[in-house]
Amino acid sequence: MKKQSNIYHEHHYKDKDRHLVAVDSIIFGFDKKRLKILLIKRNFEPCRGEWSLMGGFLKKEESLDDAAARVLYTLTGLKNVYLEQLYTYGDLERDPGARVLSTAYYALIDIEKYQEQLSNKYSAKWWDINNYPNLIFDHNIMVNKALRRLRRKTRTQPIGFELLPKKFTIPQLQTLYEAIHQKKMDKRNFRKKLLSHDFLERLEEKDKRNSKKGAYLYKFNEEKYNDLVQKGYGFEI
Amino acid sequence: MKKQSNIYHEHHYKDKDRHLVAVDSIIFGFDKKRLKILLIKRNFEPCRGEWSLMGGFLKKEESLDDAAARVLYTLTGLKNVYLEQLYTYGDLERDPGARVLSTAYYALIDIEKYQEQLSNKYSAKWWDINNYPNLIFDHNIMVNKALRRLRRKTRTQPIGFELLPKKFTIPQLQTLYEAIHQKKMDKRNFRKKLLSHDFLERLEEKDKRNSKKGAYLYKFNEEKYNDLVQKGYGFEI
DNA sequence: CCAAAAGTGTTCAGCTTACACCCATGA
DNA sequence: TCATGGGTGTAAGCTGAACACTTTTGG
Repeated sequence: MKKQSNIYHEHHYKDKDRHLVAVDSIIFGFDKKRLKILLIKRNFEPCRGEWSLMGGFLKKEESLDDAAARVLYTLTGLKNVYLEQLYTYGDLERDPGARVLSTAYYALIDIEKYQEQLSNKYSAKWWDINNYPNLIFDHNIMVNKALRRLRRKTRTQPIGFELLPKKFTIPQLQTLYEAIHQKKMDKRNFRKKLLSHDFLERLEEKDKRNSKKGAYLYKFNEEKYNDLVQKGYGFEI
Repeated sequence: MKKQSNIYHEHHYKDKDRHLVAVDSIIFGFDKKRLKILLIKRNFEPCRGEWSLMGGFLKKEESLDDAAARVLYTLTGLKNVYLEQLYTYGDLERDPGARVLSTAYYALIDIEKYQEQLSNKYSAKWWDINNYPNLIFDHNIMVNKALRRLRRKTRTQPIGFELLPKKFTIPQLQTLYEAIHQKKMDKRNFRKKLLSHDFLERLEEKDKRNSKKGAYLYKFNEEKYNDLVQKGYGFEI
């Protein structure tokens, strides 16, 4: 009986098909004005020379999350980016080179903050979200899904922490929301709503890069925010 | 140069690690009263005899979606169930038997409708959502994520089409929502809100199984619903 | 002193919520 | 006839949206 169960065991793991698994990352960036995505020119066949998301293959000894981080670092030098899993694409024909599954990740980063990391020794390039080239395989579909997800998420959860510089002004934050949702918002209502939830903290510093008057800098109060989340909290912008 | 690109090609596909990939499905069921999940007793090592989600391995020649459907059919006899992808679990240690990725799917079905398909020749069993046994691996985590997703989805999208009998009464629908969200709702407000969106159509028939008076049966008007979705529409319950 | 962005309150409409009684019917 | 679940309207509070002027200061 013991013996038989071992046979069973082997049957259920050893004889199964094994698959190539890729990770592909949609990196959204914000440069204080517009929403962009980071793309790279593919340098191997098939589709060499075409534009693509940051992608690579999952290794034996790493988790999916780790693989996404490693691939991003290898291709762009970007480190410590908070990546969130989006979806796994598993159609047979999605990659013409072989049967490859792909788990897509996405992130939203502050372009300026990562500017130096993303030096020009890498061939990754920022493209405007409204004007980027056709991508290989199903990568266009991935980008669209990521955009929808980003929009949904930022309607009910504050972007910050991972996604913005530590200090930011309300007008900057509003520009970011406007870039993501592609529509103008009323600055009085925007400010009111954000400040009504208690997780923004005004500093005494001002940022005078965009105006003579200067705008107050704020930072997220992560503690207060986590408290609220605990209580099953959600806000709408 | 051509030759080199072929080497590159082989390098990028042939030499990569290959992985076991499983699909696991969280099947929510509704029996006119309470929300349940369908579980199965695992009959191979490791963890033989413990309770588990419906799971199996992805094969070479099938898509992830197809695999989820096949596995569900094999283990339960259930066919034509609309499965939605939830998340892919990729930690190294999640399955103690081997390094296995798992893409989780979930569905919500009408238990009575599938009652005959799920004959007792299968060892799957329905459990109350508030009282089910501990599951193997990370399956508890999967169920929790699926529940959260189901709740979010049903707050802004009508459950129907795939998820309910073709004909249903408003009180039945309300009971389903109450089971999913685990709270009582006001029947006047519930009815009002649902009917205000135009996608429910009242039939002349009544369902008298639950009361002497009988409740009108309704059906979804899929056309009208799709029109609304097209226009970037979302509702709240 | 003036151009340019930051900052500030109020009003109105629409939506959400709370709430109680009559109806139809089978037993 | 009565017990049971089905069906209906209204008022109050709250939330989201629209809207215009004053403040600050570098050039």
